[in-house]
Amino acid sequence: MEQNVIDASGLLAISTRLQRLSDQIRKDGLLIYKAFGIDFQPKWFPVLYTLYKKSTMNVVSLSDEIGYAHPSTISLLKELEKEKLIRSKKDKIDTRKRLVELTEKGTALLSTMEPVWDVIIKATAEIMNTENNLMKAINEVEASLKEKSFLQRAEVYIKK
Amino acid sequence: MEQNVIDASGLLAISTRLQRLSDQIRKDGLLIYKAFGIDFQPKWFPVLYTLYKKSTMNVVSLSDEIGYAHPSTISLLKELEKEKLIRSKKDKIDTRKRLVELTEKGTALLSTMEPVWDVIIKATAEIMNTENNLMKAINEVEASLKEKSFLQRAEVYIKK
DNA sequence: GGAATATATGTAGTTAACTACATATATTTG
DNA sequence: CAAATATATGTAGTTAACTACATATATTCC
Repeated sequence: MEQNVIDASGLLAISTRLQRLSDQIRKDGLLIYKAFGIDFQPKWFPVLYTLYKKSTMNVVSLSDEIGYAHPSTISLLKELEKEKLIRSKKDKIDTRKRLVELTEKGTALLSTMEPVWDVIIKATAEIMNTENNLMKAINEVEASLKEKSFLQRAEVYIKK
Repeated sequence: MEQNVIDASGLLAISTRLQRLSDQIRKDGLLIYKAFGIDFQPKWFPVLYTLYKKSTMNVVSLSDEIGYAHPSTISLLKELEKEKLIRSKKDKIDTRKRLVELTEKGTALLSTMEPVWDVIIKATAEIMNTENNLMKAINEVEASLKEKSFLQRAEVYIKK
């Protein structure tokens, strides 16, 4: 999209650019795991990594932790269960809860992945090491939106 | 997602954050148009704005201009045609081409939108006016990826 | 301690982008 | 100038997130 379109559309243009970059980044992630001969889908990462670190979690806490709506987590868990990378059991105290954990296969996979993370972290650092840091910029924008929403800011100008 | 997860997952975490921010931004856009009493979906913007500026375009050029794959553009055009905001005609020279333009209704809508853009631009500037500029950061990251892809960068570390 | 409320999980359907494929028309080239 | 290639449009199906709703179990509070 051209610069003048970005100026006029403002939000939407940025949103589109963010999405495109996000897609690009995700595809690259898949390629790196492939280069290491690891059969793994990047979208599985948040769930698997969280279970690797915290051993056992129920669906909602896991969703909160990775920042997805719970139905998204459920559908990831379904896939991962089919791949035999995780398993579930009932919480004996609160029987509404389904507790999820890595299987031995899951733990083994995460171990083979550890060295790849290092490569990813280094390559990411390289790319992010620009004048305006993307991660920091995202944090700052999120913070400024939290402080005062876009709509609230716009309303000030509308009233004028 | 927690900071340590971001560190380890690198790419994916950033991708997820970008997507979330993008969603947030899109929803806010809708609210602002609503506040002005304009019945309009933000996703229509790129197509309508481009046609407003360039008057007539065929499907592929339009897709390139707004940065979407052509089937996405076609489905937007279908909606806009149903809303009677655009119309199509055949290119008499190259009959493969479908030329798209705004209807009178479409042009009228865009005119009522012009003052809103100003508000959006101002509110956007306010939000983006942080230490690390998000737009610039995106540009820089895209540029550094273009120069050397993520995978190429990762390969250097793999070989070590 | 039972009724009202809150929480946890799950299902169904939506959305907005994508890729892969199919077809029609133009353009290039041997 | 016909065959091969390229371009333009369109359709079908996929993906990965979402919201809205349904149901079961816990918790709270008259």
